[in-house]
Amino acid sequence: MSVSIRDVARVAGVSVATVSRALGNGPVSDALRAQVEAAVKATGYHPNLSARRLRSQRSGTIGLVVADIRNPFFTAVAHAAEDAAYRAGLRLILCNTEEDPAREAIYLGLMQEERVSGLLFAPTRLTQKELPRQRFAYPVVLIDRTGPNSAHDSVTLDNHAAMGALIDHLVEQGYRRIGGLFGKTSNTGVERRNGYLAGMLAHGLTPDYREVAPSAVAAHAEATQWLARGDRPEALVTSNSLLMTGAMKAAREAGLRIPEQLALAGFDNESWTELVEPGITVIEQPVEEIGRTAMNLLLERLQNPALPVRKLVLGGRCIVRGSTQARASMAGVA
Amino acid sequence: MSVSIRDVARVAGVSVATVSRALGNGPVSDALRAQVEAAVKATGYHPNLSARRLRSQRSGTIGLVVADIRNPFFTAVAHAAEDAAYRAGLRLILCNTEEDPAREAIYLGLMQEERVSGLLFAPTRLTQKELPRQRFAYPVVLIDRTGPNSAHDSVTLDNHAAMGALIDHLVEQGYRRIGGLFGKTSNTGVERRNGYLAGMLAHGLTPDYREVAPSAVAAHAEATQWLARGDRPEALVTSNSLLMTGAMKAAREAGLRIPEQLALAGFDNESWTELVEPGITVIEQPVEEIGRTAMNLLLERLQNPALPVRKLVLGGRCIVRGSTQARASMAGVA
DNA sequence: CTGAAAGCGCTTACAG
DNA sequence: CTGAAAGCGCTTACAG
Repeated sequence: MSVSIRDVARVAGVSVATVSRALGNGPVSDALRAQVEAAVKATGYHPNLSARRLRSQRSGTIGLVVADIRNPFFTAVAHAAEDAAYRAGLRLILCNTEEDPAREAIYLGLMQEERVSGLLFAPTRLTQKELPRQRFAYPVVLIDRTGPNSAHDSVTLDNHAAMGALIDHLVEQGYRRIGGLFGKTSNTGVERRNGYLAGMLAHGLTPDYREVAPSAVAAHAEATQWLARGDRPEALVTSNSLLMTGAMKAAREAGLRIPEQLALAGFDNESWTELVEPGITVIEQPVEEIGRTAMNLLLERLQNPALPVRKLVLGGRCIVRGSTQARASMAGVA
Repeated sequence: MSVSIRDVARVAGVSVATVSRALGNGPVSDALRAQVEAAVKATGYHPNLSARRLRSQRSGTIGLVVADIRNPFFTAVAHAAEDAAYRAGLRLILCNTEEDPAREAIYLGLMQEERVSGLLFAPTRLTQKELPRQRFAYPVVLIDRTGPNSAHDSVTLDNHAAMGALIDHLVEQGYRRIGGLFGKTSNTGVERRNGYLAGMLAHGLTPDYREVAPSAVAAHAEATQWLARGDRPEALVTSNSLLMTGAMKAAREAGLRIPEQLALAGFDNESWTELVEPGITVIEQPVEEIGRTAMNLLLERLQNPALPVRKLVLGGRCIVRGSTQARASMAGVA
């Protein structure tokens, strides 16, 4: 069927062991190495990775299990992580859990079956709570989502502070009735909600929030209903860009002028948040750095398993745009 | 180290062969099957996929090699393909070529080393031209990008017709000076450009187009320069959503009112194209169907290698929004 | 530096 | 239905 290392050895007139060494930078004389390389070219040989992995007991593979690759945050993180893996000579296996704990369990098992060297994981809230009771055959670095009692390395945003900054900004702009729309399947959503609650409390304001599935569709449905009420908020913060898409669509359909009738602020500096009018005020996450750093933490852990648990918390950057500046511009005019 | 099938056999008091059969739906008595299942649970056994693949000579894996996972089109296609693979009990390996032929060659080799059962591939123009001269150890289904002399199954959009529809629409709205911004690394960009040229010719109009790398950054740079010229177009079509993002940003920065001073139309019905004001007129691609259908073509090909080459061409749907309706609304008012 | 041989963890004819 | 044995394609001590 497929050409194997034996075929190469025969063509090169050397032993299988020598071919293996020549391919793996082992100690081989220049003469034999040249013969092997010629034979590889002549036969079109490609090593069988399954055999190599089985024999060497090294998969050279990292798993990346995220909630939803269609969320641009995860797309960007995955891209950065793959780049880092590629540079380190490792392969990356990407899996989508769709925020479903059952699928998470399946994929975690699959990672074990693939004998991955390590795992980057953005768990749902349910699974994350179970993490301390789970045993993993490989080191795990949590991305975007962790918890206080987690014993795993992690790279997350300072969600509490970031949401606090958004609330402070809105209050400074004169908004008081600030509503929140949060994803309910991740601890990130919870942390951002807590930051919202703390911020509202600090300013002596009454919280008013909803928790939904982290999708544009769910946010759209919830916001449509909410914005139709007499007591609708004058400003709305969301915990990710998918929710913002849904909320903004609902606002448009309700005929609400932004920011005069409804201010909007959220997370992730997607291109479109700058293109809509007014632009959306967002917390920009260092997405590339999150992916790259997570991979680095994992590689270091693989090098040295005795390392203490490291939880890296990165700061977001608040980008103020027109969607939160109704009052300020009015104040400026007055 | 890790628990193997031998450990399970020992615990269950049966042979290794029986464990293997019990796990693989082979003929095993109910009694022994129960013993095996108990032993699997007791030991926490997970089969080693490398060993299984090596021995069975079946990888149970499909490769998906795309240009850029950050392009929402590919994100959506990948999502649909993974879903279809998952349903068929297959794994999906996802790779990003970054539109780089060198990386494509590397990943094609990697697919061979992984002994994938088949490949879904969106090649660059360069690589696509070489396809007829290449030998593959696995069946290949081209996604989004193919060519007239391709001997591979494919699922693509009717790019020529879709772009034609866009031009017809613009002309109907009264636009004459219609510029085009096309990605130059893919045959899809070429086909859309050809559709543009044919459309302009059919209406007796003079084409004016630029070809750029398929990224928002490249489009932004090109459009910024273009739109500053005295002979800038009154309407601009782009060949994908990344280019649209860059073009629209440039238009905004140039202070051009859309659609009065510049009409815009392009591809891919991303959420944000509806949220900007005015909304962007786009060709919606059946992204889910493209991914799902490509996987189905591949599965059928695996079942029956003798099947004739099948090139599936899907139609796009033109969604008209405000970005192309300056003249019409004026006409309507007049 | 080089080769013969063992063995990674499975599956699958082959007997019974 | 069940087990003993061969072997998938590699890598890696072990000798020399």
